Amino acid sequence: MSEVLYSEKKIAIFNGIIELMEKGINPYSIKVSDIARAADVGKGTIYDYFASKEEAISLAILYKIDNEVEAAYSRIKKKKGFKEKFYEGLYIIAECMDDNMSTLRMLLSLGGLQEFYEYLREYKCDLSNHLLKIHELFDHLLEIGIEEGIIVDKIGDTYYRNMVISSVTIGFSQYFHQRNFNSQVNIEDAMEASYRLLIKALN
Amino acid sequence: MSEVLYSEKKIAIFNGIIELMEKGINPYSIKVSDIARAADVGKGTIYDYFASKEEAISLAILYKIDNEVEAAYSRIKKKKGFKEKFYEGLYIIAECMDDNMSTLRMLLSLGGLQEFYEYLREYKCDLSNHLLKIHELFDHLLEIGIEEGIIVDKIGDTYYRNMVISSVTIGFSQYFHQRNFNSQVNIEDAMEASYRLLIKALN
Amino acid sequence: MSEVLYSEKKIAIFNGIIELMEKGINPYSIKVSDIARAADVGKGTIYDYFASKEEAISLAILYKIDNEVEAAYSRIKKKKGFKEKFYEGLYIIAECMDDNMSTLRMLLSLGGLQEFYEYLREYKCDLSNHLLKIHELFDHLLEIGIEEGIIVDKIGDTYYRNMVISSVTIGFSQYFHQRNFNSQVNIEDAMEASYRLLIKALN
Amino acid sequence: MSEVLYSEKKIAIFNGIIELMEKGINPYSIKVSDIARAADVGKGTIYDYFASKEEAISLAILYKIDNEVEAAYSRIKKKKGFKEKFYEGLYIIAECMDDNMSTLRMLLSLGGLQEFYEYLREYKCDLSNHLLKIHELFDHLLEIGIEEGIIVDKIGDTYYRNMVISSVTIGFSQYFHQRNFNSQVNIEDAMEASYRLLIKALN
DNA sequence: TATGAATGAGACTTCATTCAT
DNA sequence: TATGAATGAAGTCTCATTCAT
Repeated sequence: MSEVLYSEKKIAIFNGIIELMEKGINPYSIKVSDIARAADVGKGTIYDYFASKEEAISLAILYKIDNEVEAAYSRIKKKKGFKEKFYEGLYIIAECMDDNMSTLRMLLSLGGLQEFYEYLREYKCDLSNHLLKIHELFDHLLEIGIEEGIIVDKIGDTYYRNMVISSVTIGFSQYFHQRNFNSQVNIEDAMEASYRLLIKALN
Repeated sequence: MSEVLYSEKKIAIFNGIIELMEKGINPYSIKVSDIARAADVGKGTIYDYFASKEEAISLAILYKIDNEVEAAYSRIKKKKGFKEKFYEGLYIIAECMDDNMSTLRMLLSLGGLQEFYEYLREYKCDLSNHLLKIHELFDHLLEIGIEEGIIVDKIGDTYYRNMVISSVTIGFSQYFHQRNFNSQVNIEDAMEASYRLLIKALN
Repeated sequence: MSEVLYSEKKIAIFNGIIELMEKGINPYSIKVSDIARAADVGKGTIYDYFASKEEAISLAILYKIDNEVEAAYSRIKKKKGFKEKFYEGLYIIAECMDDNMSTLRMLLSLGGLQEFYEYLREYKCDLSNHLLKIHELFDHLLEIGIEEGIIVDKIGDTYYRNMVISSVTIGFSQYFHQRNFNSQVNIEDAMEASYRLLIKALN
Repeated sequence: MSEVLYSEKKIAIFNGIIELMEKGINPYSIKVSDIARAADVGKGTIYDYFASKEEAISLAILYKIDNEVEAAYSRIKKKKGFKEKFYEGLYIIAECMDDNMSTLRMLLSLGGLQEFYEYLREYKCDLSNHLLKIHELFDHLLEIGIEEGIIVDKIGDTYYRNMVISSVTIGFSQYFHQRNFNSQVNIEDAMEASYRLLIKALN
């Protein structure tokens, strides 16, 4: 989808930026010269494709989110069964947490990307598309759960059901950030606990 | 607690920084001259009390979190009854969300302050104290719930119970960030939904 | 004359540069990419024909002056009669003033092209050829005036006579630059005044 | 006049810029680091006093013109007698021509400072004040000439009289720019010739 | 102790020039 | 021959930090 929207050079620059962020460099601390080195292009080239450093970084973040949401979507759709789909979601989150880039995490948890990188405020509509996609996934998951008789139909209202899924999901992602404090719990137990919460909540 | 640790001047500078952040200025975008103006001191004075801008901002963030956690702690302790305490917690979150500063939110949701402001990495120990305090609150809440017979004793393990409270809490805070998308739900309904989830999860 | 010296492509580039200058763009502010666009050639092509941007602009300026001096020369030669020739000169100046390019003006008034565009310093000899041509015109005008008995033969020395013509000419060109301040005078009156000065000076 | 308008630091920066221009550096070729070195201040200091390099240079040019016009005014006023005043004017021009900075020259000759340095366009009003001052000088000179009976009262209209003085003046300044071509004429002869033209024109 | 004028390192960005096509 | 994508040197400007007062 985005692959057709962006030229090869733009994508090379995006990948350079993403690489830097995955190395743990904060978007505010990224220098144009870092990007040029990471993307293996001249500094000037970046300005042939983007109006400013901020635009390049903002679009790189959106590009990454786009890809990740897209990938998450198809991975989850591919899985069969409510539990399998939910676990796949948690695995995706676990993988995202392990790279240093916090985009998907922040998107999932807070809708707070704009605060993370203020220049993203200009791209609000792009972000809402991602949220829509995520809510589509939520609906899909609920449908399967009902079909399989694992969760009760029409429990609570739409807000309740969406809130449950996003709460459980973020709650799980927290585990990763407090691994040092929760050292006695392993990832499988954490997943099981989250699944248990989900089932209780939707019955 | 912190009041005795910090001189009056340091606190004036902290307040200047906090004021800027509550105005919506990203910590990375704060200039020393902004701080000096907001705190009504000379630029040089800041360097009489802090080694660098980053130190000043990092300590200001910790100072604010410290105060907020402390205040949250005593507000919740003061309330009587499980439901009242939980609702007080949600009210506190609602208030925090409405100021522009995302520190408490990020602390609660992601343990991800370091990524929010990379210079905080040097102060990890300070952050764990805050997490301890929060877990103390969680324990306190659970205890009261059990006493009142609202929730079942020894449901799941410690990890499960803590995960439940933090998931529900963050799930609620999400509401605020997606208010535009959830426009049909008002805050009271959102609180009620979160309470319902909590009860289900702990029974 | 210059038409045979320069290839078609070079002339296209010259015309592009001249067009830019007539639009009011200062030679120091002209970019190679502007020239390429205006001349409708690739940027690289400019370097196939000129060693540097400065050379291209300098030669374009000289090319324009060359053409203008040449054109002025033949227009004035073509006219019959002292007064007619002088008025034709003033008309030419008026036309030059109305385009945004100040080359002829500066050539006439100050010999100060080098200061206008410092890179022209390397082309001093080219400029003196133009000055020679202009002095030829002055001599021609004086000759006709004497023949017609309008001005006195051998009044003052060569310096005086040339100085008179160039003073009167530049004095007229000033009118154009201070049109806002001299709004009560129209161009015909200004011409008449200049002619009156010329006659007095040479009798 | 300007001395009270500008802080010492601003004047130091102006003098640095003027020094550079008198060395023959074109305003378009002046670098901020050149100014800093010439004014013996840090690069940043320039931006404490001016919004941009262009502002600094533009105001420096106006400052210089202001001072020069003021100085010329008082030097000419101080002289007694029509011829002495006129010669003083020519001496001033001669001195101006000998420094490399062409501001006064361009002001006198073309009103064309804006074209010399395009950024001056924003300061047009300042320039008209200088032109007013110059016309005051012209009026003063004419008055004295009439009083002394050297020139005829009410010869021509205002335009004619002003045009005469400015034509003669610029005509003289040309001498300096074509000294190489007029090598046989010395400055005294050039002055005498210009005076002769002036007298003829105004009788 | 407190200040803010001054600094200059280092950031972003532009654009003349090159060179593979 | 002609091009324009790519480059990186060099420019402008910002801002954390210092230090004389």
